Amino acid sequence: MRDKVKKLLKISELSSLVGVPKEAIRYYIKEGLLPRPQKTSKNMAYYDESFIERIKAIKELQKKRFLPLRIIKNIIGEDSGESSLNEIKTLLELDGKIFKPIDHLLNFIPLTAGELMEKTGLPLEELAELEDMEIIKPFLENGQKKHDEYDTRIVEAFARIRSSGATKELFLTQDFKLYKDFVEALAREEVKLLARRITGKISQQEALRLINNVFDAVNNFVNLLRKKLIKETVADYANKLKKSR
DNA sequence: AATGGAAGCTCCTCGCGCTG
DNA sequence: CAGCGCGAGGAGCTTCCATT
Repeated sequence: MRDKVKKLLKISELSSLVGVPKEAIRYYIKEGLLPRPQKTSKNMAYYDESFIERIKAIKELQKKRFLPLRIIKNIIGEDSGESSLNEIKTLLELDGKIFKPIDHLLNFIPLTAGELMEKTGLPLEELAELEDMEIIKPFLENGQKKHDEYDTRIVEAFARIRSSGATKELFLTQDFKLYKDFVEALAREEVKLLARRITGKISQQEALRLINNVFDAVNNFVNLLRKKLIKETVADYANKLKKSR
């Protein structure tokens, strides 16, 4: 291996290396997709090798994923490290393929809120509250709001919570935002961790198999841990109460 | 069908600064 | 001092899409 000193490039060199016109590179900088180069004088700027990977990533996201620059900026702007670009690529490869065995109802027909109410017995008012909290998110289909299979299953599960005793008199719909907030943060961290751990180590197929195999096991792990911690927390409060008397 | 606006460049001009 | 390469910045072009 040669020394890892980053080679500095002039815009013309960078341009011919990646096959993107220099004006376009400048445009990406202006739009915030690329960082500002090192300037050595008023009319001279140098670009390190990390620009090559970033520009290639921009072009790939444009050509293969048809993403607008605004979105690409959000994706690659999040963390600007070089390794995170590879992790983003890993996640893009998994996009749309993850949890295929769970989404087995390929011909699921999206439902309106009215149809969801009919199917689950949950009143429209509560459906609207779930939508306000972004626990369910309808999409537009010929100007009509429709819910996909995940929304439908979530509403079914919520209806089960209600019918099993957690009634409106005891718990507000908004009380369940607790779960959405926690699970959202958890999912974000899980995805980041997954990308970091598997990038460059296992193939896409192996990753998909791993996720499917491990998911239920982790759910069970979390379920048990949660029960244990609830039990311990109650015991903890009880102990404190005894001591204070 | 016409109009407007946004996105994503591309072209052009200007002035700076390095080299010979 | 001339010639050249360079970056900055703005005008303009093309395509797509939404609105009227």
